[in-house]
Amino acid sequence: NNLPASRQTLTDIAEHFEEKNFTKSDYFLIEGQENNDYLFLADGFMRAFTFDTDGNEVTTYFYPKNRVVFEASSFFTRTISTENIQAVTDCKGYSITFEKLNILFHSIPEFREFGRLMLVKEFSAYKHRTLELINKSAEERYANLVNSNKEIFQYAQLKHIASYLGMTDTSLSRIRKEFSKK
Amino acid sequence: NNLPASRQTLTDIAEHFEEKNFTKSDYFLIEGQENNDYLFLADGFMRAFTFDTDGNEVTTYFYPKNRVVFEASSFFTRTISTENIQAVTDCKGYSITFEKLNILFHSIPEFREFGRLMLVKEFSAYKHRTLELINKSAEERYANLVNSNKEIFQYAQLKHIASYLGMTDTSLSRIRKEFSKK
DNA sequence: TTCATTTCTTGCCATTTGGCAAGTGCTTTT
DNA sequence: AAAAGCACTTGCCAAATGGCAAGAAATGAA
Repeated sequence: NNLPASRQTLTDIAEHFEEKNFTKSDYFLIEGQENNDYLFLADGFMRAFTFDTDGNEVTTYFYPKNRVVFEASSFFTRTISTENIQAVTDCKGYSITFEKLNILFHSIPEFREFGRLMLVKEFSAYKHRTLELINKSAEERYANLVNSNKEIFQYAQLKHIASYLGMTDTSLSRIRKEFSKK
Repeated sequence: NNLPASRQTLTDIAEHFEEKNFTKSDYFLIEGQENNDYLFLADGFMRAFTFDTDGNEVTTYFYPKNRVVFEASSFFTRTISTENIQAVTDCKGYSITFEKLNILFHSIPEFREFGRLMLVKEFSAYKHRTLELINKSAEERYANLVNSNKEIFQYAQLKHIASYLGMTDTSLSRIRKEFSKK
């Protein structure tokens, strides 16, 4: 608990969230729709994906538990989403609507800061991933993900991990074979 | 002028900015330092770059005029930057410090919204670029950049554009040759 | 359990992209 | 103007990754 807020403030915030449950393969967000909910994922695992111009599915993000799940662009600019977010396992979370969240943002500066930090942190992680795509080999990207994010391999399908890593499932399979030898 | 703010508010905001000038190849931000200024680039062209773990320079962003220049992660979380931001041409801009900007954010909700939108928009652009790296060929990425961002080719060096596009300068050169034939 | 479906692996070969080094041309310095 | 430096191009070949299709393994349904 290193939030810069009092227990009372946290309670005030928590009151506005409502419990939401998802069963495996339910959608939290479907492309073409507006992302109206901001979800704290208490338990389970989700992934975001989109389709490229050739119709191929690309996984863009994985959400482990205790993280916030939403598509920043659609949520904050009130536009339709180009991404889908789907439950990979059964999930439990607590969600709040855009309107309510905005009221909280306006009235509780610490929470506003918290929201901004979430966004910046996610952005930063994205930058890091982009950099890896540019100058790390497929094998290095795999190694880094294994070392930094083991839980992904626990829940996600390999083909989804492959597109997240920017390689084909065939290549991922071969790379894993190499690694298992060592 | 589609800002959701009155002329008076805009004047209030503008008062807190101070003019800054950069001559070609000056640095706005150097890695290892904290990004303390938020800069509105009125004229000129800048680029952001970083070094990968093998010591290769990678251009991560281009800033045309009339855009905001800063490294979100370092600026908002008050940590040292891993990126450099350098003037590609002579530049003129208006900057404000983190402290002052925060005061404005706290006191002017519309400006706060504006700041959030800038961040979200940049994030969104980054996502798009990452997606291209994953499933577009080097040639398609080049074509898209030429069509959407001609001004980059007007100011930036080809080797910087190459690393931004996630390819070597050799490949970019070959791709450009192909294109010139058509 | 058995059958059907989906996921993952593997072999073979094609394509894309990179590495290096030499060469060309432009720009800056002296 | 000559020399030096930098940016860019190009030829040759190597390495990385992909495409496809068949098979193996795992999962889910009946």
